[in-house]
Parts: sequence; structure tokens; C-alpha cells
Amino acid sequence: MGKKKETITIYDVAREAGVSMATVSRVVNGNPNVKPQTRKKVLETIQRMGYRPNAVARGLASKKTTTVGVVIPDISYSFFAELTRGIEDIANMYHYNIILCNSDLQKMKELQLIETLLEKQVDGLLYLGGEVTEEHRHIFSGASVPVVLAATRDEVDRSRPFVTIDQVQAAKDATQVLIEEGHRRIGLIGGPLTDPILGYPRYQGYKEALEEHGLFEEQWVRIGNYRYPSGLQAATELLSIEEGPTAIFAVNDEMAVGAIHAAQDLGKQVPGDVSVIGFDNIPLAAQVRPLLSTVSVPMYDIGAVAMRLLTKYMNDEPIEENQVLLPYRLELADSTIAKEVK
Amino acid sequence: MGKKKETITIYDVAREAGVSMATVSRVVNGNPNVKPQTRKKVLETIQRMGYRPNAVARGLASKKTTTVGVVIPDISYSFFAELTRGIEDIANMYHYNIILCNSDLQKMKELQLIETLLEKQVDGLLYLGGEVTEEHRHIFSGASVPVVLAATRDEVDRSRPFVTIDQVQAAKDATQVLIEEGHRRIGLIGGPLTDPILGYPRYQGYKEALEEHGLFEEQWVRIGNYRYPSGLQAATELLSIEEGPTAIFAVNDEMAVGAIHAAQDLGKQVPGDVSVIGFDNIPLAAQVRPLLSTVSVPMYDIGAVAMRLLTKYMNDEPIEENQVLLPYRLELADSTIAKEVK
DNA sequence: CTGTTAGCGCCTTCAG
DNA sequence: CTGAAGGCGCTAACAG
Repeated sequence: MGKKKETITIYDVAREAGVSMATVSRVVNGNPNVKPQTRKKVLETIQRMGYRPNAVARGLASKKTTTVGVVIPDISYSFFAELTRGIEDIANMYHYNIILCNSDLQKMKELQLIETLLEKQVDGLLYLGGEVTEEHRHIFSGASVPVVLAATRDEVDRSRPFVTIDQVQAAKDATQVLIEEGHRRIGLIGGPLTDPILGYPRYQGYKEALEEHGLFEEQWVRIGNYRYPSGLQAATELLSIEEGPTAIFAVNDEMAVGAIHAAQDLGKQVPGDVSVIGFDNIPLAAQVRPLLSTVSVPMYDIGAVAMRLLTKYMNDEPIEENQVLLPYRLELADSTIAKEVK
Repeated sequence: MGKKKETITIYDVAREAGVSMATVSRVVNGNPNVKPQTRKKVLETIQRMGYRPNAVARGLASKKTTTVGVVIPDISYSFFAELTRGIEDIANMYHYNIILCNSDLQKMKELQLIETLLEKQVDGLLYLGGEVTEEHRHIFSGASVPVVLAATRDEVDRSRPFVTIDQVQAAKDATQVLIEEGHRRIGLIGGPLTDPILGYPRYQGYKEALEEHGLFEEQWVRIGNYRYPSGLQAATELLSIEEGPTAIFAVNDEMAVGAIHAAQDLGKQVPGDVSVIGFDNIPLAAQVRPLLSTVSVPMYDIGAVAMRLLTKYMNDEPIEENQVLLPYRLELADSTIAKEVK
């Protein structure tokens, strides 16, 4: 390991094969302007010498690294893991690699990572799930490479490309399901309302749906941190209230499953005594009893579409739509009573 | 977006600040041999001109990219997502970035990705969870950068560094728990026996434990693909047998949870009628009722330790141990009867 | 402490 | 179809 092999370069191959560096470069890059016979000879000596092209040198000379930067809140969240899979698959398909960075949604860390990625001369940048502040806008617009947002959007710079879903409407639809089931007291397990990406919009959708029926009551709102334990706890509180909620909308699946277990731990039946609906449709939703009703978000597709959009920018392909709201779907399973409304 | 800004280089800064490129390079790289006053002046003009160092050029000149390659089976598996988080955190701490590649355990894809990563001049390589074949050994030993294995090992080249756990012993311990509970018919939901990394070793541990008590019976072995549905199905089969198993060891948590649900769907109590124990201790294990007993594998630590080991190689630090078997722990919860044996 | 000078390995005109 | 030559932006001795 770590042997300091004397690196063999394009120059060595050229000498060995009796051609010029330019010719070797051409065959390495699949340039058609090479006589088949010459190409064959070069290919052979490349093989024989075990030559491996240096992508860094190529990057410096060509100003392309075939690498894209991906800034993500936390890869251990299955939501983002799924999204990243979509990104990587498409990236791979177009022969790009991805540099993955976890930001934990810390603004300073995000900005610093973006800066680093730009220094590394990525050909494009994908910024996932985080807030877009003034500083972000500044660095994005100063970048010489395309930047696409995924699972988030910029509410100020309306021209910034993005791929996500309509959070407000989806949350509204989910709440609507519970209303149509006849519930009058519907609790929310939300995310921080200071979170402009998920927390607030989903709260807003919930609120709008209830207000249209005069059912909104602040007392049934609890705030969690998107993780299972917080859902468990919030639901335990809500369900311990005398004359409390008979249904709960949790703004993501982890918290929703926490809510189901809270109900069960309190001896309540789901959905008999309490209906629960989640959001995202991560694998966990199908790995719990009762199966969780949820808003199915096309996580993989968000990543894939965002990456595809980015490749279009990087290759100067024509772009018809650079701001896409992907469709979501209500996945009604066993934690609510109503089945397949639509 | 994508504006072709005329790139400003170290040379521009030097001219503007009235110093040489070397000096600018020094301040950019924090070299102490610069008069404070000069440093200040340079820093100012860097700031003013909005100069951004080009890491590709630096990489070519210094032969270091501060980037490591990570080849992983599938980031959407929470096991690997967790592991990757450990890797990235440590990488970040040492100022490295990671290029992440999913291999889906396809040998050809693995080899091709490794090749690409080496072309990109990564300073080191982390190979996770996959089999190490002759071709792998060949490319690894030909690489001029260190390669560390994580969550896998090379059974042939006994010198290749790795970080993982003792799979056989852990599986044996898990099985032992069920034996000590008094079960005589213990089913296995395993992975493919052709999988030398997880499938076979965990099967082996199961088998050894049972054989020591004369309890091994081929008929109670079922093979899944590590995913929830396969566990559900395998368990449904096992539990439908007249005089079938009264306990099940699933070689990973997803399948184990599938087994719990299979039992419940058949009207059986867990652990009253059937005990279930899993393996890995992914978050899901704590998000199911009853809480899953499992073998707790330090996923994050495997990643972190492997990355730390890699940094040592990359920085030529002294290395005391380059093959580490991390400790695992039996996490006995509610899907088995015995509590905290130790 | 600071400047000069070679490259790092490859791509890309531009001639021929 | 092929070769020669000039960078890409930066680091790393080596002088001074």
C-alpha cells in the first residue's frame, strides 16, 4: 500500500508507442480523428504499461471535473438517503461523480462546504433541503457553475431552479383526509415553525385545511424535531388530554410512527381510537403495524430529476422547465379509516 | 447562473498586492513565513478581488486532493447510511471530502468505480461491505494510495487493513440467547449463503451455536435478501409449519421486523409465542412494537474508525493496529424474553 | 521573509 | 490524420 510508483504519464505512452502526446490524448478521449491502426497501437501500449489517466490534470486543462457537489442535511435520514440515491444514479448515468457533504442544516457549515466544493471546481452544485438565506444567494449567484435546489426552494430569488413538491397543498390534503373521516379534534405534530422548508409550510397546510372548517385550535399543535422519539412524546401528551384529539397528522413518518406507538402504549387502537397520518412515505411507513397512511413523496425522483436538470445546465442543453413541483400521492393504508379516497 | 466569469488567479492577486505568487500562495496555505503586514495586505486584496483558490490546480501541483473515495453497496440501506455518516464526520474533521459511489455489490461496477476514483487521484479509498475478489486485490495492490476496508475484510490477503466486527461470534451469541431462553426449534432467516461478508458468516455462527447443543436442523433455515418483505415472507413460512420454530434469528433488523409482523399477522404473540432477535441495531429496531432485541453493531464507529485509520495512512502517521474488530453488544429488548443476560 | 523558476499531466488550438 | 507548443493555476525547491 502506498507504494510510490513512478507515475506513468501520457508522455511515456507517447514515447513508447512512437506517437505524440496529442495522439495519445486523442485516443484516450475517444476523438475520432485517429487512424484505426494508430489507435490500436496506442491502446495496446496503454494496456501494456498500465497507464491510468490523471483526471486532476485533465480537469485543470479542460476546466471540467465531471464531479458535482451535493450538500445534504443528513445522510442518515432515510429521506435524504433515498434522495441521494436518485442523484447518484443519474450522476453515474451521465458519468459524473458526486462529492457528498452533510451540513446538519447549520448555516455556517453549509456556506463553508459550498465554498469548498466550488474551490474543488465541481461542474455543478446540488443544494438539498436547507434554507436559502441571503448569504446562500450571494454565493450561488457568484458561482460560475449551475446550482440546483432539491427538496427546497428559494422564496426570494424566484429564478433559482428547484425540484420539490408543493408542501402546503400536500399537508392540506393529508389534513383533509382526517377531516373527511369525521374528526373534529385533529392534532398536529409539526416541525419547528422557524423551519421555512418543511416545518412552516406543512403547518400552514394543516392550519388552512382546518380553518376552512372552523376546526383549527392552537392547543392541539405540538412541535417535534422530525425524529421518532419526539413524535412519541408529542403524541403521548396529546393523547393524554381529556377530550383530546382523535386524529393526528405528523409532518413526517418517523414522528407518525412514534405517534402510533404512543397511542398503542396508552392502550388505544389505531385507527379505532385514533387515526394517524404521516408524511414522506419512507420505507418505515410500510414496516409498522398498522401500516402507516402517509403522503407519498417521490424522494428518489426529486433527486433524480434535480440531477438531470443539473446535467442539462452543465451541458448547455435546452431547458424547458427549471422549477419543477413533482406530484405527490396520498398513500392511505391502515392507520386511518378512509381508504383510497381518490 | 453559469456566468463565465473571467477567473481570477493567484497571479492576479500577486500583481494587485504588489507581491509574488509565492507569497500569495504562502498566505493562502497558512505558511508562517510571511511578515504579518504582508499577510494582511494580501488577505485584503484576496478579499477585495474575491479570489477563490483552485483546488484542482493545487491538486496537480501538490499531488494531494484532500478527497477520498468511498465505494458503498447502497446508501439507501440505513446500515450504510449510518456508516457513511461516521466516515464523513471524520473526513470533515481532517479536512477531507468524500466522493460517494453506490456499487449495488455488482463486481464490475465496483471495479469500474474504483478505477474512476483512482483516476480522480483520491488520496485514499474506503471500500465498504463488498466482497474482495482477486480483481479487487489486484487493483488495490496496484494503487498508489492506501485502501481500507470497512464492514468487510479480505480473507485471502491477510494484510489488508479493515474495520468490522466478528460476524460469526456475534451471530453465535445472538443464537445463544434464544437457546438459553429454552427454545429447541430455532429458525434462521439468513442472507444468501454465497455472500461471504454477511450471509455466510452469520449463518455459520447460528449453525455452530445450535450444533453445540445438538439443535441444528436444516429445515428451519430460510434465505432472504436482507429486506423487510423477504423477512416477512420467510417468517410466514416458518411459522405456518406445524410444530415449527418457537424462535427466530434474522440476520438483520429489517428482516427481523418482518418476522415480528409475520408472527403478529398470524395471530401470534411476540415474544409470548415466538421470540425474535435481529442483527445490526438500525434505528428501526427501536421503532417497532415490541422493541426488537438485536445485536448492536457500531455502524457509525466502523465508518469513523475506518476513516481515521485511512487518515493515518494518508499522513504517514504511525499505525498500531490496522485490522480492527470493533466490539458489538447484545441489545435485549422486548422481542425476546431474557433480559440483559450480562 | 520574499521572489524566481520549474514543473504537475493533460488539453487544445494551430500548423502541416 | 498527426505533431508542436503553449498554457490551465498552483506548489515547491532554491536563491537571495
